[in-house]
Amino acid sequence: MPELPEVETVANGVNARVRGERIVAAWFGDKREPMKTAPAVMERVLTGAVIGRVHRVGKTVVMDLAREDAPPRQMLVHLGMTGQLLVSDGEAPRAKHTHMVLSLADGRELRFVDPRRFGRLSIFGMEGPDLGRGGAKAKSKAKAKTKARGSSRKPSQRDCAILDSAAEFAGSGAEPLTISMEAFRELFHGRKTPIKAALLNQKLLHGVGNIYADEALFRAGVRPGRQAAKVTRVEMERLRVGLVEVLRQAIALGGSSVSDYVDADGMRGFFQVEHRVYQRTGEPCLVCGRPIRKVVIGGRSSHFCPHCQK
DNA sequence: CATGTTTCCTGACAGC
DNA sequence: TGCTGTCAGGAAACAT
Repeated sequence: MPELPEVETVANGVNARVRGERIVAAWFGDKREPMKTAPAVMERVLTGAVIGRVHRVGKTVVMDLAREDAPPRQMLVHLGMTGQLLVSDGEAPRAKHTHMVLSLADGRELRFVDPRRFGRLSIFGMEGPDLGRGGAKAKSKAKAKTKARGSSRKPSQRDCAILDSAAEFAGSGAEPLTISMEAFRELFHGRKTPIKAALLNQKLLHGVGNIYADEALFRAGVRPGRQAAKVTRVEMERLRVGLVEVLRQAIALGGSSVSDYVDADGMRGFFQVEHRVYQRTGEPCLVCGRPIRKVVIGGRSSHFCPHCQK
């Protein structure tokens, strides 16, 4: 399942292969595509655009798009659970569950494949002359919904044809690879929720999912069920260091392939063989030899060593 | 606001 | 063999 290291690997792979290429056609699969932005808008924005930098923000792949006749925009790809973003030969057969195919000028294709359809595709950027009233229409719809609820909340991303605010896209979460120790501790200050649930909360921290939360907690010697507020300062330091370490090692090994994760070339990662607790229930702890246990926290299976983690 | 629960979706796998 | 049930989980939506 794609978390920060996997998304980083995919984004880097796509960047290296298709940056500078022009999109000559955009195809979308059945009408239940996993999209936030209307398919017609996606198609109009993508067709004719030149792909710029492709990078990662949190668990989202961000692709810069440039066009002569429109303001710069970005396509956002969230891989969800089983999403794959593949650079393929145009002649290669299409995998089942292919939801988007972008044909490139050189004959290759950028494909989005997602069996479970938890992934999301959307366009981020200002409205331009090329889009007419498409965005405005969706916005008034969102406004009506807001009115009906009698609140002044911002329309959700699902309501919008085009996301038009940087805050809406980036969210409030911090990047775990660059956050300071002080800011890291402050994220969890006073929170009664289990530390594992807090680590998974994207509004606090970007890009940490079930695998790396469990692995970081093991390296820090902290049980996943501990109340976040009760994790000591020293443990917090070990947690941040352990998290950065595990994320960096995973990026170096191309991510973890525990189900069907593959990179832009369809290659599996190798970090799964380095997992110390994740999906090792009943197997001996690599440090003390006692069996790894599994509990459910925040609706997610959480793996830990009852002896090494307090 | 903080936190907990449900929902979406398909493939893999266990058990009969 | 082929069916049924269970599980996996990111994050939006909903409930408390």
